[in-house]
This record gives sequence, C-alpha cells and structure tokens, in this order.
Amino acid sequence: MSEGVEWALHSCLNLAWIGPGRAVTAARLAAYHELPAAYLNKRLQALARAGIVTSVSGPKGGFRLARALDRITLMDVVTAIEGPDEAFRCTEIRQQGPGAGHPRTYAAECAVAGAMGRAELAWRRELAAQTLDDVRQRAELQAPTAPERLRRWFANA
Amino acid sequence: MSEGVEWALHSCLNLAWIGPGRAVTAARLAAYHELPAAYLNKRLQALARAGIVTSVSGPKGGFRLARALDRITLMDVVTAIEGPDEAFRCTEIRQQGPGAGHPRTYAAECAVAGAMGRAELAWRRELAAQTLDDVRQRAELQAPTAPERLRRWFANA
DNA sequence: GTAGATCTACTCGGATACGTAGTGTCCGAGTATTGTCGG
DNA sequence: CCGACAATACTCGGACACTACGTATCCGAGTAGATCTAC
Repeated sequence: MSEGVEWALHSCLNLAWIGPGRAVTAARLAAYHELPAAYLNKRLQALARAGIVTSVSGPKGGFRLARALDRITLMDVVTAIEGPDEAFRCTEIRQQGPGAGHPRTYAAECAVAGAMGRAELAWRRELAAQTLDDVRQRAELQAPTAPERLRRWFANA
Repeated sequence: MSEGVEWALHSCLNLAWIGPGRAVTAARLAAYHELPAAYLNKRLQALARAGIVTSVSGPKGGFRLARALDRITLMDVVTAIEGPDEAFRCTEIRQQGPGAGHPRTYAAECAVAGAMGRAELAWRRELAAQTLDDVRQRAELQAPTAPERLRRWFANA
C-alpha cells in the first residue's frame, strides 16, 4: 500500500485539530512531520479531487477539510489515494490456453476471484465502518496534550 | 497485489484436480493457462519454501501438493507469495518533526496504524477462514466438467 | 481621503525526472532414466 | 542372463536483465492582498 495513505490520514487529523477557521498550506502540513512538501501537496490534490478537502490558491490559501471528521471514513481516504481498483484483480487466466472451455462456462464469476473478493470486501467494510473521528478520539485518549501542542505550533508564524 | 497470487491459487487447484499420483512440472502448469513458465516456476518455489507444495528435481520431477486442499488457506498462499509484511506499514511520522512530543507519549500504538490494522486483520481473518477446498467446491459447482477436461489434458503427453 | 487599477507575492495544479519493486528470463545444480559393459 | 556403472536428459533453484509504478521535484496558472495613482 502506498505511503501517501498514512500521510493523508495524519494530515486530515491535523487539519481537524487546527480547526476550520483558516486554510493550511501543504508546505506547513509537511513541515510538521518533516515530509517532502511538494509530494504531500500532490497527495492533498487527490483528497481535493475526492471532495475530502477543499483547496484555495493564492496568499492565505491552502487546504481545509470539506466536511466534519465523522463524515469521512478510512475507506474514503484510501480510495482517494490508492484509487478505486481492487487490490486483487482477476485476469481470468482460467479462460486462457488449453484449459479454456465453452465461453458459456464462464458466465459465473471465477471462484478464486470470488474468494479473494470476499476477503477484500471484509477489509473495505472495516475501513468504511471507521470514521476519522473515531481515530481522532482514540488518538486524543492516548496523547491528550498533542492537539494543543499542534495548535500552538501552527499558530506560530 | 502481485499477479503471482492468482497464478499460485489456480496452480494449487490444478494440482489437486490432477491428483496426488504424480508430480507436475512448472512448464506444464504454465502451458495450461499460457503463463510464462520460468516465472511461474519462481512463484512455485515460493510455495515450496512455505511448505504448501513439495518439489522434486530431475525427470518425472515437478511439484505436488504438500497437503490436502482443506488444510491450505488462502492466507497461506497469499503470505507465501506476498510475504509476511502488512500492506499498511506505519512509519511513525507522528514522531517526526516539530510535532514530536515526549517519547513516553508514543508508548501506545499510533491510532492511525491501529485503525488500518483492524481493517487488515479483518482481511486476513477472511483469508484464513477460507480453504482452497472451499474454492474448489464452488468452482466445481460452476463448471462441473472442468476437472475432467483438465485431467484429460494433463494425461496427454 | 477614497476608489480604482495595477503590481506583487504566494499557493495550488499538473507536467517532468528518479528510484525501487515487481516482472520476466537465463543458466547451473541435482536426480531418475537409459544404455552399456562386465561377470 | 543379470547386476552395476556411467552417460544422459530433464527439472528445479537461484542469479541476472527489463519494465512499470510509486516517489520526488519543479515550474506555470491563478488569486488575494498591498501599493500606487488619480480624482
């Protein structure tokens, strides 16, 4: 899985902690975790295309959350970064070569693909069941002082 | 996800349908689905290292299943091909840069990693819950004539 | 003093290189078969 | 005729190239604010 997913998730949480008052630039978000700024910007663009964050150009521009954390699921973020394709994609090798039978035989889904698809469905269900707000709550339980420290840092300069 | 997973799963099913009587060469298994023989061989080696199939060299050599299909889970095959690493790996960016606080703060697992880990656990559970025999049964229901056709083809030459 | 236009500085957005991991291929190590030789 | 031995052909196993995607970067398009000018 792409490393950008982790960056996107943390950036969304950071945006929420900063508050909806103002937009935050990609460079500033990147600096907070020492990430390559231009590359994080690229990923934030993906979030913008997916409607998870909104972006404005120019001075005082930057990114901000498009909606509340409890209306953003992990699935939304993963899909925005990784794309909509399934991890396991069936190439229908059962229909290739001497093993291929009547085309009518292959009306039903490949049993292998079906089994892998069930597992991936379980993954996606779990991702869709968890919102970023759930993650935020757990994070605040673990490190109650982190949000305030973050706000302090982003307020400076 | 690697394409070799699909090849490995189908190859295991094919080995089961052929029967435990004799070993089958990678070249023959590859030809049945028009796959690159040398590359499939490489993947079958991974299955052999994982103890899913056994391999013998020389004439009349080849691969055969190391145990019955109902004792091989999808998880076994995926782990053998893809490796044991998790898809989402936390790089602990929360500890990098100005955002880092006291090291003691990070005793607990990263909330983001935890959430992603729960989803991946659901995926792995589903993979471990399904055996190749389950897949075989569904495949035979969909295409009852396929196994016999396969045996016929592998018997020739 | 104020309104308007212009100019500037700053940010996102997409087009452009680089690196690594997956994909594909090749040749050597090892073994069962087969043919041959000796008893 | 039978057994042992050597030659042989065939297969797995790992080492060696190629390709594609993810990673990283840079410069242009667009905008909000500041500055300057004219009234």
